[in-house]
Amino acid sequence: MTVRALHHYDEIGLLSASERTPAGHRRYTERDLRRLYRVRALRALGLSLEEIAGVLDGAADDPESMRELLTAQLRRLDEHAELIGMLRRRIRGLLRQAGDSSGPDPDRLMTTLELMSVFETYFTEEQRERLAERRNALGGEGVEAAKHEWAGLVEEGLRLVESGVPAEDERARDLVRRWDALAGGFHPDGADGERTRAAARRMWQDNSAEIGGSLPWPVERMAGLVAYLEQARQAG
Amino acid sequence: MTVRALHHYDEIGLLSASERTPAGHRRYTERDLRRLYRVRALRALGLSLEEIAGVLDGAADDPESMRELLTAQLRRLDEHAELIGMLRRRIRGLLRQAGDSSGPDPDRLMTTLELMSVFETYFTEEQRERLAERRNALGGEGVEAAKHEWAGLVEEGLRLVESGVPAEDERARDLVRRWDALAGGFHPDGADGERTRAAARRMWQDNSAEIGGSLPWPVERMAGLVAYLEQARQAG
DNA sequence: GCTTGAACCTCACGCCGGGGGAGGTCGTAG
DNA sequence: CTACGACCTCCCCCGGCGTGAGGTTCAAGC
Repeated sequence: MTVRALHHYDEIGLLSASERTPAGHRRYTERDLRRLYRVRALRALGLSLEEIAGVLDGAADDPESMRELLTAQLRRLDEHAELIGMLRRRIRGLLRQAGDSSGPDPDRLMTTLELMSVFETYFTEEQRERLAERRNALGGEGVEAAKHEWAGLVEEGLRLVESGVPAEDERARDLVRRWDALAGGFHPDGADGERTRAAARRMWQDNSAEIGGSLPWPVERMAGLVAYLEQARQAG
Repeated sequence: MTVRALHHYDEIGLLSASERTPAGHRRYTERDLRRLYRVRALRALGLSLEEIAGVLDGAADDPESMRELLTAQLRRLDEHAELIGMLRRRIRGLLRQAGDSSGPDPDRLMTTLELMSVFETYFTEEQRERLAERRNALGGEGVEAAKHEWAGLVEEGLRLVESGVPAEDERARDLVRRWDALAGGFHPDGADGERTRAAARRMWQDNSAEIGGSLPWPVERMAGLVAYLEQARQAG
């Protein structure tokens, strides 16, 4: 213990020496010392000084409130552990990606970070949970396959746009149907799914440059494609 | 994000709007926004604003420092998780004890807390580790058996003291030998063990009232017994 | 008795990551 | 023209102490 901590406990009224020497030095009695031991032990378990004061003052002979406090603390620790586990998984994922690439894009880690933030800005927590569920259901290879398929759709769409096929054409509308079906693998069905898809579109529109930068196609071509798909969707 | 947080980032120089309207309102450009996304993502991973500033300013195109920072953070999270695990085990142990007792001593939880603190005051960390090892080696029943045996020794000692047998008597010295042999099951051998035993004695002498309060025998009788044992130890 | 160094006292500011409010200005919709 | 919201600056607040500044007091050694 440092002296300063004892002074602090004194200031907030948690533990004050019940005697003073004539010169004003704090004299801690044996009772004070026992209280100090309790304070220290409870602090070491992660409780706040306020909670400690509460349980030591309010219910000296009530072990029930003590049990409640400890179970509450256990719950908090569980939540904390879960949060830490999540952060560890995320960081490990980022490090794996950083280790993998080593390719032509040294800025990819940063871009991923930006996307993480954007993602959390545009989707609510429950939407993110559903997306994660879907992703888990598809499995690692499923997600990879979907990415591959999507790349094919993008290529196809870019060819349609650049060869001047109008958005009302059946080929464009068919592409939109396949596009949305593919997206359906990630977005849930029904009204919730519609909201998720709307969020995805908002995210794309507000951040197309951002997202486009992380894609293997030039941003402006992608932007054109998205506008084209939107037209085709209206038409069909 | 709250406005106040943006102001804070501005104050500490982490992120400031690169433009202002004539009226003085902050205008965040797209570059600012990208920086903000990075800041938010890194903060969400648990990094401090200072670390974030360091990695964003110092090494914009150096993914190596980024990897280092993330691995360091991973280590910190691991340590944190370990600490949390320890606290959870301790609290669960306390709750188990509190659930068990329900007996005549409602203050036992508090006493245990005091002893935790005393224990950590009087033993160094390595000593505590060795004690825990020994305890594990003995196993749950071993510890219970030792407690039982110790209770027998205490009873025996109290009888010796109160029937006036001198400390130099062979029966007292024999008791001391068995006492120390029993303690040897918890304390390591050799010089380290001697230090641990010395720490245990110091702890006892400074806190006999404290420890005695948690024992099923009156404190003053125990204190007398300990003095008696010390005499016998000197004698034999 | 005197000195000296350690330990104590009070008072007050600092840290981190912002929260919240007071008191005032700006922007825009009806 | 008038609301009403959004923004501005300035300043104090939280927890759990750390770290001084500047001044007593205590215990040991001469």
